[in-house]
Amino acid sequence: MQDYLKGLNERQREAVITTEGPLMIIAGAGSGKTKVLTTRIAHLMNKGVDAFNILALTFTNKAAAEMKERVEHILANREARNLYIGTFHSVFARILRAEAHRLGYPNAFTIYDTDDAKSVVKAVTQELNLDVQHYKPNAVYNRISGAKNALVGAKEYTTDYYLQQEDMRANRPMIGHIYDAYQKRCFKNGAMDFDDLLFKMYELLKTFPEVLHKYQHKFKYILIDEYQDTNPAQYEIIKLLGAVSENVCVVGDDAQSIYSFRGATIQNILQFQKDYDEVKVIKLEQNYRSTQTILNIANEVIKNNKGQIPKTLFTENSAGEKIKLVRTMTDNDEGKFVADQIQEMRLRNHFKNKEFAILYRTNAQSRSFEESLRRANIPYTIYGGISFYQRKEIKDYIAYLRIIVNPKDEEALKRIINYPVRGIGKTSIDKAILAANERNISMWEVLEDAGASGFRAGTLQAVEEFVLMIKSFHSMLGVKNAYDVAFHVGKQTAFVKELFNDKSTEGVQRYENVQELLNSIKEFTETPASEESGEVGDKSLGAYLQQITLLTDADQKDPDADTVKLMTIHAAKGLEFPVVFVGGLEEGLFPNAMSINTRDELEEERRLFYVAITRAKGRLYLTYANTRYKFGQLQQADASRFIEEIPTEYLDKAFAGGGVKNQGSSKLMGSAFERMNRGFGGGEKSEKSFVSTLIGGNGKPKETAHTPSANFIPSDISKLEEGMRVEHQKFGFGNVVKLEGSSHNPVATIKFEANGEKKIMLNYAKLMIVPNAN
DNA sequence: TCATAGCTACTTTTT
DNA sequence: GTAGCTATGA
Repeated sequence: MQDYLKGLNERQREAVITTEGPLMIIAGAGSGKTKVLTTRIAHLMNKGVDAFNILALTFTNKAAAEMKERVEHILANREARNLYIGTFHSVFARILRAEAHRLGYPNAFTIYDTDDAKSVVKAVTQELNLDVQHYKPNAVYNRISGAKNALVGAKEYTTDYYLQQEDMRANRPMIGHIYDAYQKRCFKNGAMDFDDLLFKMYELLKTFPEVLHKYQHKFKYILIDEYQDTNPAQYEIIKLLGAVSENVCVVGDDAQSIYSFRGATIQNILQFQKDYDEVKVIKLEQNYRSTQTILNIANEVIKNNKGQIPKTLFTENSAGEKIKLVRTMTDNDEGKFVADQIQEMRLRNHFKNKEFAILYRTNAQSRSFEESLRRANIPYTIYGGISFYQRKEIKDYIAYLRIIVNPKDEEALKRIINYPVRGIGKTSIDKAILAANERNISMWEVLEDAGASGFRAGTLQAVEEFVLMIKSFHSMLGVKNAYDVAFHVGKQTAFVKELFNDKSTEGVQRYENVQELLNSIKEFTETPASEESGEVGDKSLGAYLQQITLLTDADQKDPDADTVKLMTIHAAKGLEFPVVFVGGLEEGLFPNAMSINTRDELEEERRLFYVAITRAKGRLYLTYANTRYKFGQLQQADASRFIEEIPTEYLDKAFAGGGVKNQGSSKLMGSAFERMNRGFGGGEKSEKSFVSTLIGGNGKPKETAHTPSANFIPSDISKLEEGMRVEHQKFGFGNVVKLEGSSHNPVATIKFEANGEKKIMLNYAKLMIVPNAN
């Protein structure tokens, strides 16, 4: 037996050596899915399959990179670099880059990110004389995206009876027309959005049999990761590609399907078995990741969902610790608790920073955790913020590069035509767009022929200079490499100089980012071709631009850095951590208020909770807060219904503090509390109440607002003493009860008249000492 | 044509 | 709390 097969259990081994024919692997959380996939690839190659004939598709670049690395490790040679491993989007983008001309797109087509796409939606909506307030670009874009993921084109959309009925009922009958106009505009701009990468790939294979034939014979072995998250478009493409060899291996877990909002459907798992005559199904049910306790509650929770593929996850790991359930007063307390716990575990148990993960439902929740960690001096990394390439200065720079590569790219053009200011204002831009639409040419072509469009003399000159500049850049493309072109652009356009001259902290940062961008382009140009991209060594600027649009925040961060990781549960899929905190387990937040309208939605939220739980190897904390800031206002929240689905025998409520006493002391009390608070919502009831005293003076849905005195000036906090009377901008007047903390990070406990006792970090809060006190 | 101040609506998850 | 838009004056 080959060495690499030795570390596998029987089922895993079977999954690896069943190389021929359709195979479906149902892989429970932590059952060694990645190990199976990578070993399988290694096994194929060991059997003599050429790396060039293997296609492996994942959902994230991170997963693809990890897979490639592990295959390389098993094989201990450089052959793995020739594998076609990547995300659906990146692999299809690469194929489309070679074939796009067949569909009438430039091969150097631009990939529009969500921002670009929404901007186009907005533009065409306005051009159709529709109200953008009513046809919200966001909503319309989502609808279009949904259609494309289901392989519904614009024409089909506008002629489909049911879709039209649906839009009529929603009082948005023109969405189909916007879709059509949007699609045409993107085509005119030589651009594809994320969904087009799938949709157009499908169209390509359907329309050109010779292309289909080519790729069917190229990809003799196909592997799909996270199969439960594929949408119909992805499904159909795989079906086409795999139709000849039928060597399609899909790996998925229906219990971890969390992307239905993006068009994914579990149906694909069921359908897979119908599409091929003999599908072998292998279930991986032994979990190697988590403790018995964690696995038990995961199983208990998921039981509440109907219609699972029957399977029982088990583990031989020890029972481990109970799950810690923690209730805090506010979201800030929640953050502080987590930071404190991390601090303690680092000291007491010598955990490293990177062994902790803080997971949450929405990105907005990162703030309170971030603040607490920063104050506690614990290094952390937040995933899912805006990516490097989304920063304004980077987008601006990239817009220049985009317009050079693809002059038809109207979004890029609009972005930089007057940045830096060169006297081509909104009026002139609108005029150019109008002319472009009338003559059915691109905006760039209008500018090239500016003399014919009746610009004012001054504007005309500015436009001509601009066109000349871009053309001079463009002429470099064939001669110089991507880095040289980019560097030249930076030198010739005034905006980099402008950034350089801005000596504010942000300005310096922005300039550094631009340097970083240039470094990244340089690195791209200098990395040997086959090293990261499989085969064709396309080192052009166009290839670079297409690649970076598909990069996410996570791809630019080092997972091994010794930092606490903060991310959404979605982003955490596929990862594991020794200690996991799941925050914000509150009704309305998790399950999210947007997703409790149907049974299906709620079940997806529950699967999300399941994913969160199963990220933990050893310790799991579930936390929630009584009150939380939303829209900058304090809001009341009940505990998540998911907490009730965990049998109490697995829970350790010792950390739940005052809040839980209240919850646990009496069922009646709890429900009265709930009833009363519901009544509280809208009205301005009396400030003191039975409830608010019960839970510590903070049971009100809103903080008592305080308008700072007209002469409010923050005082020198070093003069603060216990007993002093102070004013806080938000909390109002109060008395200092206690001073504590180190001298460089003093903390005061202040009893506010209207808002009760609060701990205030003096380095951050602004307090005014009220002079006439004591 | 352009910079700024003030207003509004938004937050679910992502390639 | 903030990005992104509108109104305003220079």
